[in-house]
Amino acid sequence: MSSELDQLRNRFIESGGQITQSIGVGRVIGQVFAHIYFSPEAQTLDDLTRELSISKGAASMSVRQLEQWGAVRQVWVKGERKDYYEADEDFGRIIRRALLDLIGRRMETADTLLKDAERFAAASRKPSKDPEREFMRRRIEKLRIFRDRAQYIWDSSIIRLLLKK
Amino acid sequence: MSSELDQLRNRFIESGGQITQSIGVGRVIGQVFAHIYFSPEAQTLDDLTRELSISKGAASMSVRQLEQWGAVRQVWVKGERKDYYEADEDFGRIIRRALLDLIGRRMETADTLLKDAERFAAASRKPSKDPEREFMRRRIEKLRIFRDRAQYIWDSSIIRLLLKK
DNA sequence: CATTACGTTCAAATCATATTGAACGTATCG
DNA sequence: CGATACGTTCAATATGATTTGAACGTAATG
Repeated sequence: MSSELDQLRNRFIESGGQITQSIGVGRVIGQVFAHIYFSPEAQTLDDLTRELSISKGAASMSVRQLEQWGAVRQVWVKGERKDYYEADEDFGRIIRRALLDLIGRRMETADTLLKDAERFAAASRKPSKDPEREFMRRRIEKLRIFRDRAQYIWDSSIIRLLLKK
Repeated sequence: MSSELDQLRNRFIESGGQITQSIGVGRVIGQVFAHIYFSPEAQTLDDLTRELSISKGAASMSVRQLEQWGAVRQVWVKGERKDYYEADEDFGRIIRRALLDLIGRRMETADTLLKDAERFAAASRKPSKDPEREFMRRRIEKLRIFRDRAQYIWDSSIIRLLLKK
């Protein structure tokens, strides 16, 4: 067996685990994707538990999450009962979906808060007499400006560039 | 006391904590920044431990991290022994520095691995006879393409747009 | 229809990480 | 010069997230 090749694959698996770990979606997800991505044959949950030494539950859950992001897809293997998975190659689409999922919700929450804050700021109309209120109003304003720019960048570049092709 | 105002501030603090928590740099950092950002007066470590109910250690460490990112700066208050901190308003610069710090290192690591992989792939020159090697070579190639695009986006838009003014 | 082979779920155990706080070094004060 | 007021560090602990695995439902098999 080309042990050199296996070694490389293992480094990718380890690395994938570190990456997903560090962005807060758990190590196993990255390992599972790397394993499937670098496997010429579609993989079963059993393969995953064996090759990565993870539990059945972990395999099932991580594969489902990856499926949600379109990172892996289920494929038919005739005459087989098990589910087989293979990796999507289009990283752009994968990352985009994952980011949308991970960041989207957060942005929404932040927006709600900011809306409330602005309602509050508006109530204490333009140059308020209370200096603390006035200070707060200014800070909220700055926040809004930043938020809008972030939104603009998000909309214009990341998605479009990562998506195309 | 304008309890309505305090309430709003607290929501921002909570929200800030959630955000930094979710990007994996700890809840306290976000709370501390939000607190300082929404305080008209410069704040001491003592203020932080009191207002946020965190330990002296946590206050010290989070402030130092925030300083590193340029999110807060120390200011002189004459006749005072304590260190006073106030927030920078330029979110663009803050985020940029934080991202550079957080993502930069990771990209480096990934690069090392990819370089190794390509060295390996190059060894098994162009269309290899071993189908497994050939498969591996193709996958590494795809990875490289994605990585370069990510680099391009990173260099061209995010930093520039978030940074300016 | 009983048995086996799966995939899924979720409470419990495990593990990683953030947080605490006592101990320490240094600067200021009286 | 003590004594006090700080900020910092880091081992111990608490917290919270991940992972396990037994129990379960369902579909295929003989």
